[in-house]
This record gives sequence, structure tokens and C-alpha cells, in this order.
Amino acid sequence: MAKQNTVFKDAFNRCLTQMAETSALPSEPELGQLLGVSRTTVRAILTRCEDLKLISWDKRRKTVLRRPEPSDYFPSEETSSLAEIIERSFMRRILAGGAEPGMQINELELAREIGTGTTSVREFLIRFSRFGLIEKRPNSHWVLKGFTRDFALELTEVREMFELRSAARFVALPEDHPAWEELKKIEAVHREILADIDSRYKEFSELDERFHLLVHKSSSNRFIVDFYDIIAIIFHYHYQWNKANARERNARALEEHLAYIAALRSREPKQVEQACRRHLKSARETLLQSIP
Amino acid sequence: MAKQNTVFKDAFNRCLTQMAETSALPSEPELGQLLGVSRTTVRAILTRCEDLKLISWDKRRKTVLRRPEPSDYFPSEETSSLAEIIERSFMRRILAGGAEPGMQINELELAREIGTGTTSVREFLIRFSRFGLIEKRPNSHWVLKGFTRDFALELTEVREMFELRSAARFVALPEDHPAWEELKKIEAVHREILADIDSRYKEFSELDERFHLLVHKSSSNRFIVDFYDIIAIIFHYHYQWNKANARERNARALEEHLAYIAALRSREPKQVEQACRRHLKSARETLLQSIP
DNA sequence: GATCTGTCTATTGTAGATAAAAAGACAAAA
DNA sequence: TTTTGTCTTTTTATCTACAATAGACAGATC
Repeated sequence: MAKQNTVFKDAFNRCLTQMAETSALPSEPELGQLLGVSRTTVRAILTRCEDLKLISWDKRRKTVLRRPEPSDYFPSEETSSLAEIIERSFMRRILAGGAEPGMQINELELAREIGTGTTSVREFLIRFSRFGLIEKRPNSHWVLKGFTRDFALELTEVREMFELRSAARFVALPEDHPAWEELKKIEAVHREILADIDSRYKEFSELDERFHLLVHKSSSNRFIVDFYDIIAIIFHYHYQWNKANARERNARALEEHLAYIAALRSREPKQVEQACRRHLKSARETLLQSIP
Repeated sequence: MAKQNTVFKDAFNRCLTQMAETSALPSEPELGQLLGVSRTTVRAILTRCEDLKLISWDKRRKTVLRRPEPSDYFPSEETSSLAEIIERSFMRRILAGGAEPGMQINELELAREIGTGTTSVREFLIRFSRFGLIEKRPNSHWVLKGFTRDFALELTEVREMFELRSAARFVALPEDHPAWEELKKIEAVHREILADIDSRYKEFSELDERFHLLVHKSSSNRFIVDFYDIIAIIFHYHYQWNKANARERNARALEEHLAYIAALRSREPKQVEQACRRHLKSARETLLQSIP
């Protein structure tokens, strides 16, 4: 096959979820906007809905005939893009499995294991190389540099520089900047999770990313914002992998975030710096502890 | 063709240059080491030398029969790798030619213009995207963000953070660290060029990169060192493109470098910071002046 | 015994082909 | 004015094939 129609399948599934809530479907261009796909794909989705007798579709009149059932959805394995599949598969190998620094990475072998062509693997490796975990020997293999202690220290060093600078910018944002509103919402979610920490502590990972990304974005610097991708991906997989004491760690981080948020809202540069440093220090320690 | 044999051609040319100096050729593995290629390529080179009656080759006995002539070399257009060709071609378009921010980039069109396959262009764009000048819309085109004033300001902001930190680390390097020796050599070249500035001012660009990379490397942080790639490529093409007052600008920068080097050698953190800031400030101004 | 050479295999770099998706044109309908 | 039906055209994502290059191993040579 030349191209998987995962865009279609994924958008179709999301459309069914929408349909479960509202009974009327908007116009084609509007639906395209909502699902983030082109009209061509929207029409393919509508056609399939009609075939499955989920809707009746006559020009502008789109009526939902019945609630979508689980069997109407495409299985979730079929909806992730190849890039996502490769990323997950690769990260599992290098973070969880015994992947020694210095190990050679073979494009063909990797492609075979994942079950794709070499081109996709190759493009993934090129994109991934900016994270500093692998390196290319031209005309030859890739070398795994590994998720080592050095890597973590170098990563956090830059992170700290960038986040301190971004936080300092944050307090200078004008009163009516949307970031303040978002910060309020994030704070509320923090309190909700903390109130029910035993059952909701797993939600921290996602919230953590949302909060720090907000801070980084206030730098208005594409290099700083882009760098956050590296932190996000490392912490994302790291949370999945290292679950020891997750509840305690997350509770502590939530408290630190609240102090940090309060400092931001006080708009006192000194307090912000202090709270930011404290949190970053413990984040670094957590990361380091998980490395042998 | 499936793969260009530029590695062979380039290594062949370099081998001829070597042969012009020494009359005896080392063993195959040694030659491979010297030229940075595998034995397979070395043997291909030797075979061609034999065919051209440049050497006689019988197992270990390799005798140079005659001096290589200009016509023996491959023309230089054939020795640059596809990636280099694409890079030059692309940079010319976006830095020199009328490339408006927001413009769409078309892989197929670009490939046709450069005369390569789409795969190589695509891989180039992926690699290049980390420089923040272009951005991908998934399932759709690339967008040129352009070499704008904002870009230059964001780039220099990060550069200044990184270089100040690296310079501070530099003064803490142990006395016997090879960087001190390299710094001495770089200083000497500065003085040589300054003494003959009218005819040698063009050599500044390369020296500039060598000096700043040395400083950045003392950070021992892969993210800081990798970031220098962005600065290097931008300044590299920028020097080629904007030649107004090149002599004066370079002379001034050389003087600033000398002050900066003296500060580093003094190992006085305060002086280093001052000299570094002064130079980075004028580098930033130079870059900004060239943007409309 | 160490290094070098002849030979062979494995892997990468690149081109070219093909299906999915986007993009869009334009007239007719709402 | 916006939406739809019906197209056609472009463009991307991905696969496959093949030459260049790297690398391995056994036997030859010093």
C-alpha cells in the first residue's frame, strides 16, 4: 500500500464521538474545520456513515438515524499514523528494553520489526535525532547514545535556563493576555486532582506538560518553545516507564506547581524565580533517580 | 541512478592531492583511515588510479608512476553530496531570492528544480526544519516562516544565553585542557588576518565559526553545541549574501574577538562576561541590519 | 603473530511508482 | 451568501528496487 488512510479512519472515529452527543451534523466545510481534515475526507466520512445507516444524508439535510455502536468504530490500532507507531515502538526499545549506549541501530531491521518500509523509519530517525539520543554515522548506521545520566543533566541544564527566562517573561505579560486565564484553569485542575489524589494522580503527567508548555510559550521564542518538545517526550515516556512512588512524586510536584503558580500570579520576579528553581530542582532529582 | 558515487569521487580527488606530495601509498586500511572511507571505496580508488596509469598496483606494492594532472581529477561539481547541493540551492532561494514568509514549499517542485528525487528533498526539509525557518503542515505542504527580524531576534536571544554560559565554563577549564592550545592558535590567526586585512578579510567567516564553536563546546552540553549548527548555517549564508562593508565589519569583529580572547585568557569571569556581551551585541546588530 | 588482501554480504542513499488526501474550480441549489 | 455535487489536479506518504558504500572473514604475506 502506498499510503494508509489513517487520517480518514481517525477522523471518522472522532466524528462518531461527536455524533453521539449532538443529533445534527453541520455543513461539510464546518465539519472539516472541526475534524481538521479537508472536504474530500469529510465527504468520505459522510458516505461511510450513510452506508452504515448511521445517518440519512440528502444535501444539507443530515439526520442521525441511530446512535453509533462500538462496532461502528475503526479499531484503534488502525487509527494511529505510522509515525506514532514507530515512535512508540522505538521509545519502548530504548527506554524500557536493554538498550546499551553505543549500540548500533539498523534501519532495515527496525523496519522489519515494526512492519513498515525503510523510508518511514529513516524519516523518523532523522526527526528523532534532534532529541540528542541518537547520532548518524554518514553512509553507515545510527548510534544510540542512550538515555544516560549525562543526557539528563544536559537536558535539565538547558531546561532550567529556558524556563527561568520564560517565567520571568510571564510576569510581564499584560493583564488581559489569555495566558492568565489559562493559568487560572490549570490551577483549578491542580486543586481538583490534589483533592482526589489517590485515584487521579495519573492525570499529572498530562497536566504537567500543559503547565510547563504555557510557561515556555510566554518566551515568544520558537527555539525555546521547540525545545520543550524534547522535555515533553522524555518526561512523557519516563512517566510511563518509571512508576515507582508515582503517587507521592506527583503529589509533591502538584504542591510545587501550586506554589509556582501563586508566585506567577503575584507577579513578583524574585518569588517566581525562587519557586521555579525549587520545582525544577526536584524535577531534575526525580529524573536522575530513575537512571541506573 | 540509485546512489551517486560522490563519496568515491571526492575521496579519489583527495587521494590524488595526497599522491602529489608523497610517492608511496600506504596500505588499504591505512588509506581508508586517512581519507575517511571504507576499504571498498579505497579499492575502487586504487583500481581507477591503475586504469589511469597513475600507479602500478600489485597487492602490497603500490608505486606512483606519474604526477596526477588536473584532468585526472573529477570536476568539483560532481564531488558534493546531494544533501549539500540541496542545502545550497534551498538557502539561495530563501535568503537571496524573493521568498516571502508564508510561502508554500512544494516537495515535488523543489525536487524537479534541483534535479533530484523527492525522497532526498523531503529528508532535507525534515532535517532543516529544526532551524525554525520552515514548518510542516501534516498531510499538506511546508510553510516558509522566513528569515525575518523576529527570527533573528529569537536566534540571538538563545545564542546569547548559551554563549555567556559557555564562556563562563571556559574560564573554569583546567590549565592543560586542549581548548587553551586551540585558543592560542585561533588568536594567532586573528592577528595574521588583521595584519593583512585588506586582502584577507574574507577568511573571517570561517575563523568566526571556529572560534565560537570552541567556546560553545566548553559547555559540554550537546544541546548547546548542537544549537551552534543553527547559528553557523545562518551566519555562513548570511556572509555570502550580504557583502556590504564586509571589510569594516570583519575588522571590527576581529578586534572584538581579540578582546574576548584576552578576557578568556585572563580567566576573570567579569571581564569575560563584559567582552562576550559586547561582541554578541554588535554581532546581533550586524545581523539585524541585513534584514529589510 | 600481526597486518594486509581477496572476496563476499549487509546496509544505506536515492530514484521512481502508487494510493490517500488535500486543494480547488465551478455551476447549481438552498 | 453559503453549501453542495461533481469534477480534475496537485501533493504528500509510503513502498520497492538497486547501486554505492561499509564491514566481516578467511587466507595470504610480512
